[in-house]
Amino acid sequence: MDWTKINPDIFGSMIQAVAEDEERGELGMHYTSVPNILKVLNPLFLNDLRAKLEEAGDNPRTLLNLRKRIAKIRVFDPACGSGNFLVIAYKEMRAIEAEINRQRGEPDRASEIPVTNFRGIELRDFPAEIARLALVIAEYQCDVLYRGQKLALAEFLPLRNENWITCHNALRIDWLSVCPPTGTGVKLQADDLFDSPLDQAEIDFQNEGGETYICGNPPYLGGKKQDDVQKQEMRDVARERYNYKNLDYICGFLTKAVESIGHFTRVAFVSTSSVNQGIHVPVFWPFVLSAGAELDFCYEPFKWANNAANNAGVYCTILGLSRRGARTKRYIYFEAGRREVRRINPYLIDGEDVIVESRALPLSDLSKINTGNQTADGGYLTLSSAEKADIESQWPAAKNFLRRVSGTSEFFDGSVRWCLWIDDSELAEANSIPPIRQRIEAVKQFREGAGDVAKTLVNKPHQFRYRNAPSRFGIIVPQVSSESREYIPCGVFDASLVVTHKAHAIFEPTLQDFAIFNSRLHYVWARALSGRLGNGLSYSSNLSWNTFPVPTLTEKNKADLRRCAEDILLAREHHFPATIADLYEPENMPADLRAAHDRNDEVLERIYIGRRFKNDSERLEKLFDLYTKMIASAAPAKGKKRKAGANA
DNA sequence: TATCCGACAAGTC
DNA sequence: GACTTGTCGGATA
Repeated sequence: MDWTKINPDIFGSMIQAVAEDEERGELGMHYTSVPNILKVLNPLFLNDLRAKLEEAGDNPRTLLNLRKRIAKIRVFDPACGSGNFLVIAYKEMRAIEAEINRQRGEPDRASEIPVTNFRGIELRDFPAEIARLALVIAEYQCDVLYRGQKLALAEFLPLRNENWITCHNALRIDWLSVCPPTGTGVKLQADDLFDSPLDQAEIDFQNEGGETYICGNPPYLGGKKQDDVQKQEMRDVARERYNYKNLDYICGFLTKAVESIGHFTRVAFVSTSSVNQGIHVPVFWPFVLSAGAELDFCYEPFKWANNAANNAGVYCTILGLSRRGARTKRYIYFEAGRREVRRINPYLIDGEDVIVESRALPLSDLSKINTGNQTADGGYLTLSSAEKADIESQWPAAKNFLRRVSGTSEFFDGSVRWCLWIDDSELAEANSIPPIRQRIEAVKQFREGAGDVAKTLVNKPHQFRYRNAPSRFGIIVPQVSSESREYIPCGVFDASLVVTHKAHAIFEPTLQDFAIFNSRLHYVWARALSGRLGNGLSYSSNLSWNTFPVPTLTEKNKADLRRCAEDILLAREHHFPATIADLYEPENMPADLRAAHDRNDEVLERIYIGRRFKNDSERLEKLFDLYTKMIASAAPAKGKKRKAGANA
């Protein structure tokens, strides 16, 4: 195709077509909306340029220097798709340059910003070509806008030999070969951070002395969803510096950016919020910190949205990274603005770089917590109340094999479900009841046709994958809970209830476990450390409970906490038959229940610092502080080599 | 043996 | 359509 014969104005619709094509949602095919692109580019460098423009006033010398600076800025998107980030960056920079030229009385002046300074890597060849053309068109459009149609058309030249958009796998290529260092990049802290020795001949003198900004929205894919090829890429990028096996695919991109952080002025990606939650933090972030990078801005998680019909169901953040100490100001952005913070730790919290390791057993003097019982049953071992009644009406003996089950939703809304619970010794008797026998047979068939794990359970089709139960009573802990609640409530259950694996259970609990779990302190800790489900928190035994730091409790402390626990239980009881969901609705929490929680918080917080905490930030700060102290004297977390706060 | 996750999925209000 | 809670079992340690 001869691109020189094409009217530049049709490219807009072509680019749109590619964007729509990207909505099929395949790996790396998610079109980023302009507002989200600006969430990256504005804090990354555009705000700074605009501030400098403002400061320059009408001083021609200062304006000239700013124009020269802008002409040397290189923007690099390693997952550029059809070039949306690059085009927006180019257009915004042209707007600033045009204002400079206007102030200097040179409105017709040709732009000094080379489109070749907007570099990208894209896996698929068609979008890569579109990205290149989109930049050429953007150049034309800006010329029309700032210099007029006549000059723009006279100089329009879409046919270019330079290949500044690279069609390649970004995880398989040395980024510095696509976007060579400018010569002023700060030396890396360790030579082995490089993929390959630098070829001085590759240094691009057009950009000599300029800044390089990395940006984009790399693809996300959970560690368990990657195929063999992607796993291999992750392994090769990680190079044994961290365990890549459970990490999101975007960590590959973050690694490539971070290991060359000394050559990049600043990096900012749209990322899945998972990267700063749950297991990702202790596994991945020690590497980031040890590579000499730090977070210098971020966004609080927001729900992904663009104009597409089928929006991806993911919560995102923006991560801004630079060489440690390179910047003096750090900001956490949110929908309505931003706040300046001292520093941003890997949990995206204003605080020290404390990294909390997963633990198999509680760090503090707390009871052991278990994941609820997993079914792997194809649904045949669980029954509704109607199904239960139906069976029992014909076979009364069936009730010996039916137990009530609870996951999170049953706990919160009081709904009732049942399951078959059959000991091996009772199997013959259970099988004598036809509907039960049919269900057991159905489980067997399901497991035979399912994956490897389920296949190992084929010979026990009358049972769940796991069967844990308390001897007398236990505490049930919801696995997911909305962040809008002020607490994560947990409940007490007796031994006849089966807890499903959508909840956790403390099987031999104490009442102080109950008091501590239901505290604001524990909520704040769990919210900071747990993984997320959407924007609610996803409670994890090893990350949320086993890591929770509690000071040594005196006998009096324990007695006080037990009384608080009883008060909470009594207050809940008092509102029977209100459900837990009703009682913990933040707007409608009953006064006596709130008072019981307040007393509980008061007693517990006095144990920590002798008074109530002022706010959640203070709570979290104290908890991280105590955690650090306790971990220093405790046995290392099982199977973990890295220490907390592994930055040098 | 036990945990943790999902550019999610399926409800409910 | 915003929000809450459950998926479902494999990979991993």
